[in-house]
Amino acid sequence: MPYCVDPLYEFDSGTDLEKETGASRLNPTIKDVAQRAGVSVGTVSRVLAKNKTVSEDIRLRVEATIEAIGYRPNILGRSLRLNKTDIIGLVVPDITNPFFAELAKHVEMLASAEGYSVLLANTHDDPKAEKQQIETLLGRLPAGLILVPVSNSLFDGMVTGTRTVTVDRPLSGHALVAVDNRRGGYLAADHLLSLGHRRLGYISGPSSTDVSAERRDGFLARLDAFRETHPGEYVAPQLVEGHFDYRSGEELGKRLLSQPLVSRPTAIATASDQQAIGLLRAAGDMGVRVPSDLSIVGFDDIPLASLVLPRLTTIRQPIDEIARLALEGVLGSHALQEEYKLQPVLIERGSCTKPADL
Amino acid sequence: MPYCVDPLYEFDSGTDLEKETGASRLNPTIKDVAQRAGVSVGTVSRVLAKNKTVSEDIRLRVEATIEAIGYRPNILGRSLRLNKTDIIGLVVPDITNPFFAELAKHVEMLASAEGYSVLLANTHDDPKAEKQQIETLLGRLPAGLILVPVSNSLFDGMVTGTRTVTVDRPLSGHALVAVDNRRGGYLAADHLLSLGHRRLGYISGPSSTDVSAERRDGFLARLDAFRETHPGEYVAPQLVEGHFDYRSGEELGKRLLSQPLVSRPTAIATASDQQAIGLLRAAGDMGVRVPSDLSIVGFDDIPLASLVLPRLTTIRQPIDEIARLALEGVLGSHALQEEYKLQPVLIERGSCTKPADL
DNA sequence: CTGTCAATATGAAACGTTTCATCGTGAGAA
DNA sequence: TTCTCACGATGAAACGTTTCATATTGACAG
Repeated sequence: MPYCVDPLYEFDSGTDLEKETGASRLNPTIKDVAQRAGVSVGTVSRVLAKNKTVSEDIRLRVEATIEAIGYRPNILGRSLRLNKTDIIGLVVPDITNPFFAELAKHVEMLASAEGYSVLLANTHDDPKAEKQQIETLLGRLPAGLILVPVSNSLFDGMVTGTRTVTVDRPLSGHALVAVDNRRGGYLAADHLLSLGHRRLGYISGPSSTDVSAERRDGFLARLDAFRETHPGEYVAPQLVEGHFDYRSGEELGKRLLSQPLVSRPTAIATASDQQAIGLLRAAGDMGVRVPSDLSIVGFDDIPLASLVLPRLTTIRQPIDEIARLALEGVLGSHALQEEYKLQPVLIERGSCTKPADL
Repeated sequence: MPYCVDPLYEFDSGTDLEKETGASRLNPTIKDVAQRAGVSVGTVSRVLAKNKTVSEDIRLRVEATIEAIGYRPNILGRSLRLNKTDIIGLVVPDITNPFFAELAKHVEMLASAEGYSVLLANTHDDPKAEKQQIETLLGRLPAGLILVPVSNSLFDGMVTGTRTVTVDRPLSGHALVAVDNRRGGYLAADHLLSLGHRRLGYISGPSSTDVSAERRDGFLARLDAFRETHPGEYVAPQLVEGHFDYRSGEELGKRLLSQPLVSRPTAIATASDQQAIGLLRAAGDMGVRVPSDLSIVGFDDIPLASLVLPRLTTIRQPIDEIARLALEGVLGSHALQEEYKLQPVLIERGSCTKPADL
């Protein structure tokens, strides 16, 4: 490929006092600036760094020169010298998952506002791929790493100097930013119980993840509490387990709904909005109307949650906050806390109502 | 921050023939390898580069040493020397849009298989932000740039040496990988007409984008053709215009559906699945049943399309192919074609049927 | 034995920064 | 006048590579 020339960088001709730099066809370097401004390279670097120890007139002259020849510092040179980059690694299981897409969007927004760029890596929920991805990412000396781990044990290569914070799922030895999942599950159960539902179903995520376990336990904890206060009224919840995706929600929903009416849950909570949307579809296929025949509460509050029919009542994760804290943790200078727990909140929309027989 | 040490890099102690390198606590460099293997730095570089001009025994010795001390080439040094990185810039309007998320996933998969990493930038459909993003991206000397442009004029800073290919939307002066949008629109109209629909609606994307115009024109072209072959039978289509997102679909859908039954379309095609899903929700809200009262065909075939209720008949974009071609264009050595047009295909699912009165 | 040539390995330069020890300079103190 | 200091600017080293012009072989032909 022929070398492509930046047309911005054209000297106005050699009329200046300073001697002309020879390299007129490549990107101007700090040397060109120095030469043209008649100062040393170090001085230019110092004005770039806004270092105080440079006199006013020289500063102005250098700045003018920079402007004139359109100099832009070469990031690679700087990074090599400083032995770190201004790149933030973001490792997610699946960028296609609306929750992670949202996370990526917020992280990217905040990062680019601070002058950082985001390197995206997908792990496809595969620990092997995750290891590989993290290793090559770390090889790029990122300023920080934001990680949604799939495996919950860290490996050798991960003992590293780059600040890492973990999002959504914990990884021993690293800071975690996540919603209080237990409370989220609790909230869902509470809402359903207070509407009068007694036969409850719960679609959980994979039991291998702590997130799933916590949400489910929170859900069950509320039921236990209810059992204390309402002896005799309680019916055991029906628990099923699957992945966080649409398809799981649909399949498990079918299973839950294909029972005789008398034992079929009147309300189901799920561990993700995607599951809830899958469940919605299962209900539709089976002629079960939502919310009149079945109440549903999701988890996450992805954008789609308010667009499905009916709109989904769900437990919102404050994803912007999560992104902010994660980035702050990774870039901030203060020591990392071990855990940043955020409070989920119940968003009431149209997928829940009182049970039919009340 | 205290300097963090990689525990992998611990010499087994100084029993070797070669003199011990002093720098035992930092990441090993090519110099350490050279010293320990008793060869020159250049030689190590050559074995790394799989250069033929290195003898078998030396090659083995160097490789053993690399293995032994856990040497990993420093990407920054290499990049600085070569004046380019192995990073691919991916600039999308909105990573939250399932179509772009899917694109990102595929690009990332393919890129990382080739040893490249993906730098993600969001433009939020804002030309100003796009310019900014592209500029900083370009400053990182990416191996290539995959761009879904929002503004359709290129700016000064974009005249660049890095290979750029444009996806989905054209940008003058750059290669474009996209589906044949015109044909997509054509296919949608064709399907609806052949089912017997005569009162058709079309929800298009913003008319400022070529993509929207092409899809719409394709749709209209099929209608024109129909008019030729079926004189007298034809009723003018109802066109409305909005954004590609859910909300637009919902709003415009409401508008289209709130007409008296006699003039209300019996079928509506949209320019995106998101619009179609929004439309689905509008129909639900207004008691219009799909597909019995209204047939809908979307565009894109995002994963969600097969999960909504009813499942969405849509025009599929072969997104994996798009990603492959884009990446190939950016990384490949051969000259770029000006345009790679892919064929969309109609995916029949449950959102279309014959009109009620037939 | 000498000259040539191919095959390998070497050393140094270069990529564009930042930083640090050093050097000039002029002002104020002795 | 000379010494000391603070201030500002300089020059060179260093970051970790790759590459290219040399240097060192050994073999083989003349």
